[in-house]
Amino acid sequence: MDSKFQPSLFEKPLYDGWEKTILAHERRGRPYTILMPPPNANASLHAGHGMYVIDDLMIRYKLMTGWAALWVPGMDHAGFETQYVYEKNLAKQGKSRLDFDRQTLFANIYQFVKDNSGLIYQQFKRLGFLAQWSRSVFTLDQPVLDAVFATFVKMEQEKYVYRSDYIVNYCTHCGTSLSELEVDHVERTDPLYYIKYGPFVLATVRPETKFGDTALAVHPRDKRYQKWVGKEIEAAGLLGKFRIKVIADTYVDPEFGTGVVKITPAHDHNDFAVGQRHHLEIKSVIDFSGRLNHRAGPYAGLKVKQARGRVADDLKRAGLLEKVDEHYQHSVTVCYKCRRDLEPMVVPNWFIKVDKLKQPVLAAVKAKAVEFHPRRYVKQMNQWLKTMHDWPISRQIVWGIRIPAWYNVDQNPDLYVVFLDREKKQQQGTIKRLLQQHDLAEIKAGLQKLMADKAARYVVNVSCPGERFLQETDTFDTWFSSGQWPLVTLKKTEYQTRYPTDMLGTLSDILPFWVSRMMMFSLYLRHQVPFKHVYLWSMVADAQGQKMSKSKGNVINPITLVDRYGADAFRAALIFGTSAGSKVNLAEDRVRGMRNFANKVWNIGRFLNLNTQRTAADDQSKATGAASTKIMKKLEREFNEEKQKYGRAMDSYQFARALGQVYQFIWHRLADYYVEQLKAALQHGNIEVQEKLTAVYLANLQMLHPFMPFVTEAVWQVFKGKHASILNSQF
RNA sequence: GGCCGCUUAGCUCAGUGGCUAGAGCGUCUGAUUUACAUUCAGUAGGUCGGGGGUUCAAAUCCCUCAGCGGCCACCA
Repeated sequence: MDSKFQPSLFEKPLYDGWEKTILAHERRGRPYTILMPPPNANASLHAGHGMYVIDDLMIRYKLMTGWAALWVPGMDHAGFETQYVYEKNLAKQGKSRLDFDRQTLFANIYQFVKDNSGLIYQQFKRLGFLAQWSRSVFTLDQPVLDAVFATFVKMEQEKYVYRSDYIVNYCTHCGTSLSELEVDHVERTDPLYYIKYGPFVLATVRPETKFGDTALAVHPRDKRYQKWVGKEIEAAGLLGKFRIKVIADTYVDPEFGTGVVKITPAHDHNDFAVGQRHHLEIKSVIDFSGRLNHRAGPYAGLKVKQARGRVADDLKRAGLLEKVDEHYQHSVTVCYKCRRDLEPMVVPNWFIKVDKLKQPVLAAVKAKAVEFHPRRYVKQMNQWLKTMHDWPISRQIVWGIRIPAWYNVDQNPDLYVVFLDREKKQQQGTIKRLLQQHDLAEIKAGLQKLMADKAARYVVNVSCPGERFLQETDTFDTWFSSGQWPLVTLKKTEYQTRYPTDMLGTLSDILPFWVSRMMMFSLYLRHQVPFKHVYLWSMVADAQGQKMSKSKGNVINPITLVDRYGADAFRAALIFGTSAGSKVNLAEDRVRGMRNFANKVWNIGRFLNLNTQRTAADDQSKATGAASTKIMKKLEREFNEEKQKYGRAMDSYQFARALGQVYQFIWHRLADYYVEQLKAALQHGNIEVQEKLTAVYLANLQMLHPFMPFVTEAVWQVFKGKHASILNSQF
C-alpha cells in the first residue's frame, strides 16, 4: 500500500468492478427501490446533481443490509429548457425555429439531445453512482408516450379535461407565444393618456384596448371611490354610450395615476388575473396578426400602434382626453428575437381539473402514507395542495409530447393556422381562407402551429381519426409526463413487489410541480402512493452560501473537485454537517478536509495491514495482555454504542449525523486513541489485539462505505482479496 | 404582496426541552528520522440576534421587535 490514498488510481477500476459484480447480477432480499429524478437529457453535471449522493448512499446501505436495492435511472426531455438551449444554438447559425416546420424542428432537436445525452451518466459514474444504467428510461421513449396518451384519454373520458382561456405573451410578428425566459424587458418612455370615463378620469398607456374593457377597478380602501364600488357607471366613448361596472381589488395602486384602472382581461396579465378573481368577461380586441378586430368598430383592421394614435386623436377631438403625460417611463416586454412589443393575448389552453384529483393526495399526506424529511415540508405540501388551481397543461412549444387531440378542418373553419408553404414562406390565417390557396397536405407538411377557439370541436385519439384532421400543435407541460414517472419506470411484475417505491430524493422547489403531481397521478391511476419517503436535498451553494449561477460566475464544476480530491471527498463534503432541505456551502476547505479523512482511513488500514503480517512473539504478547484486555473491552463497548447510533441515524434519514458518528469514531477514537494505546501490543504481534482492531476497523469501513465508497472498497480488497467487494459483505 | 426559513465560536454551520452547548476550517503553543505533515498533543475563542413569557429545567416551546435569505407572484 502507498503511503497516501490516491483516488485517481482506484476510482475507475473499482467502478468497473462494481458494474461487473454488483450491477450485472440480480440481488436477492427484500426489495428496496429508488427512482432517479431524471436529469435533463442534454444537461451536463452541475454541483446540484451532487445531491444524488443521497440516493446512492441509501442504495449502498440497503445492499449491505440485506436488501435487493434497485435504483432506476432516466432522463427527462425537459421541454422548454431544452428547446431554449437548442434555439440559442440555432441563433449562432443565424437561424430560428420559425425557419422550420414543426416536424423537422422536432427531429432536429431530437438529434441534438441524442448527441448530448451520454455525458451526464459518465459523470454520475465518476461520482460512484450505482444505478441500473441498462434500464434507463427517457421520457420520450415509446412506452412512456403510450402511458401518457392513455392517461390523457382516460382523463378526457372521465371529464377531467377541458379547454379554457389562458393569457400568454404572443409575438404577432413571429406568430408564436413566448415564455418568461424568452421575453426581454426594456425601459421606455411612452405617453400616458388620462381618459375621461364617466365620472372618472383614468390613466393608461394603451387607449386602443379600451374596446376590450370589462370593468373599472379601484383599491378597496380608497375613500374617493368607495361609493361607486359594485355599481355600474355610464360613460361616453368613441363608439357611443356604454355601461361598465366598478370593482375593488388590492391590485390597484391608489397612488398611481388617478387610482382608477381600466381592466382589459384579454390583453394584460394583471388584468387577466383580476378578471379571474372577479369573473369578468374576456373580450379580445386584437387578433393573432396584431390587428384590431370587429369590436373596435371603425378601427378594425388597424395595427395596434396605428390604432393607438388614431384612438388618442379621436378621444381628444371628442373632448374625452383630459391630458397626456409624454414622459411616462415604464418597462415593456418585447420579443427576444424581433424586438417588437409582445401582445399579452388570451389563447385557449388545455386544463386538468384538480379538485377531485388532489383530495386523495391530501388524505395520503395526512395519513402519513408518504413521509417528508424534514417534516416541516408536510405543512408546505398541504398549503400548496389546498391552493392548487386547475392545471394548464398545454405549452406552445414543439419539443415535447404533442397533445393527441384532432380538429376537423371542415367543422372548424376558424382554426387559426401558421405554416410554411412549398416555398418555405410563412403563411397564416384561418384554415378556411388558407384552404382556398393551399391544399391540406401542403399545410400539414409545413405546419408550425394552430390555435383553436375554446368552442372548437375536437376528437381525442392516439392516432389520426381521419383525412380532414389537423392535430393540436400544443405539447404537454413537461410535468404532465414527468408526473407519471413512477408509473413508467418499473417492469410490470415489479409493481407487485416494488411499489410504492421506498424513497424519492429531490429539491424542495419542485415539490409542488413534481412531487404533488406524481402523487396525484399515482393515486388516480393505481390508487397507491408512488413512494413512502420524500427526502428533500439541500441546495448546493458556493463557499459564501450564495446560490450558484452563471451570471454570478460562482459555478463550481464537481468534476474539477473530484479530479483534485477524489469522489469520496466530494461526496462526503456534501453530507458532512448538513441537514436535509436546507443549504450546503461547497467550500473547497470542506472537500479538502474530507480528502484528509479518506487518507486517514487508508492509513489506518495500511498500519493494521503492515502489523498483522507479523507473527506473535510469545513473551510480549503475554506481557501486554492484561492492559490490552481492559482497553479492548472499552473499545468493544464504545464500538457497539457507535454502531447503534449509526443505525438509528441511517434509518431516520439523518445522514449527516451518521457520517459524523463514523468520522468521529474512526479518526478520534479508533486512530488517535485505541490504535495508539494498543500500538505496542500490535507491533509485537499480539494476535488478539490485531484481530480486535481489524474487526472494528472493517466494520467501520462498512458503515462508511455508503458515504465514501472508493477508499473503503480499496482497503477492503487489501484485507479480503482483490475479488471481494465490500458491497457483498453484510452488517 | 403570499408562503417557508434563518440569526449559535473568527468563518461556514450541526444541535430532535435534560450531562460542562459541539463539528469542520482558521488562530496560537508544542511534538517529530512517523501507518498518515493530507500527522499528533494541547490552547484560546460563546450574554446561543434583542426583549418578554411557559417550565423544576429553554439554544430548543410561545409572544414580540430587529436584521437576513429562499421560493412563488401566467399553476401559491
